[in-house]
Amino acid sequence: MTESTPGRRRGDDLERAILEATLEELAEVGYANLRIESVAARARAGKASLYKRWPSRAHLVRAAARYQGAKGDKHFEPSGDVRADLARVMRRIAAFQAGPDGEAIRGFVGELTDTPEGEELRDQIERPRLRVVAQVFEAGIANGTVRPEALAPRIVNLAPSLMTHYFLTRGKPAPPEVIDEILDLVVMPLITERSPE
Amino acid sequence: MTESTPGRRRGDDLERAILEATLEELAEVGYANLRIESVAARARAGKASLYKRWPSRAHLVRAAARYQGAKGDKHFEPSGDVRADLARVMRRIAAFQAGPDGEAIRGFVGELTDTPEGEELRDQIERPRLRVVAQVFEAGIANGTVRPEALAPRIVNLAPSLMTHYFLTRGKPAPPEVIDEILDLVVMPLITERSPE
DNA sequence: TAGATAGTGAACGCGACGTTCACTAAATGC
DNA sequence: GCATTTAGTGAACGTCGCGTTCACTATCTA
Repeated sequence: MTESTPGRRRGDDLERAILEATLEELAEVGYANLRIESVAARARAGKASLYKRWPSRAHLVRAAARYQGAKGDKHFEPSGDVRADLARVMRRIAAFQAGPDGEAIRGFVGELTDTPEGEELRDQIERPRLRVVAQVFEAGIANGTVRPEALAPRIVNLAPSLMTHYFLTRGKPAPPEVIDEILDLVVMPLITERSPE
Repeated sequence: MTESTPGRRRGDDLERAILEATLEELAEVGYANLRIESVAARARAGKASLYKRWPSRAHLVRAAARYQGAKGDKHFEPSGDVRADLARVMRRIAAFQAGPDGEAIRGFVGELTDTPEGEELRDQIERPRLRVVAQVFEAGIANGTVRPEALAPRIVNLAPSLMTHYFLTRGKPAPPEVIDEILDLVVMPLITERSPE
């Protein structure tokens, strides 16, 4: 739902309307079935206005994802209970994947070769996640429940990577049982201080 | 390179030629840019012959991947050195991803929603990998270097999943350094018998 | 050797792409 | 407040690949 009969919009106003329309369309029909003309129609804009701004569907969708990302930059407060915190983070990732951004990401994989463009996009999505997971780990290190070595990027990345892998290969985000299993069988054993047996 | 002027092929002969052409085309232009007409041209076949056999590009490509898979069903003999064996398996996965099958897989992700079709395809790719990794683990369990709990599917799946994740998100298979890091920081610590410190 | 079967290649309508253009609404300057 | 510039609209256009159809022909079978 955008505004109602605002005459003729221009500039940022119009741009926002188009990006919103893109997100809605993405959520409804998915990346593969996204038609530029549908986005234009939904935004009540001319196709030319879209092409003036973005050269291709991929660019448009990436802009929309970025736009969306800028909105939901919520803070995360680690509780110190590492397992519970990670579960929260992972559920948040699942929710993100269930929305239009998830569709966008899946779409990109198809066209993503080894370009700087792709790297930029990946960083943009990964970096905030890594920061959050690292925070959680740090809280755990502080209270002695997590090994300091867990801060290695590959390990910090592990839970998010597995979430993404599930999402990309199954077409839907990991359900709670899977999240639990990932935590109990993989992540927690790796990061917790080895209890002297 | 297919055969030379075999008059007019039919049946399995023709089918093989088309699948070969699909694989070549896939390797050259990738899934996203695969044109049915190019495949037909390369196979010196009519489009109708393709559509008679496979209803869509996705089906054609899946058939080609299966065809290819049927060729390279090599046996794997675990040496007992778990780390070395896993490294070999992972390098093999990387090589697989670098070829036309990799392109095919990436392509499917875009259209893969939560359907039985998708599940079938995933199984087809995952199952052999899991068998191999499980064999490696079993050899390790037998000689006491691997914990029996490592046979949990989620853990057996771990290395292949991370390979796939890298491939899908970077557009190219994981290089050797990444494989080493995955092994040393993630997989090996998780599966090896905890040494009493 | 005749009939049945299977492949060819050209043509078709379709839908979406990405572009262009005459027209018009909003912003700007005087 | 009127004239000019800037930006968006919407319809039309050529192009491309899709998936289908059809008249023709090569191969197989009996």
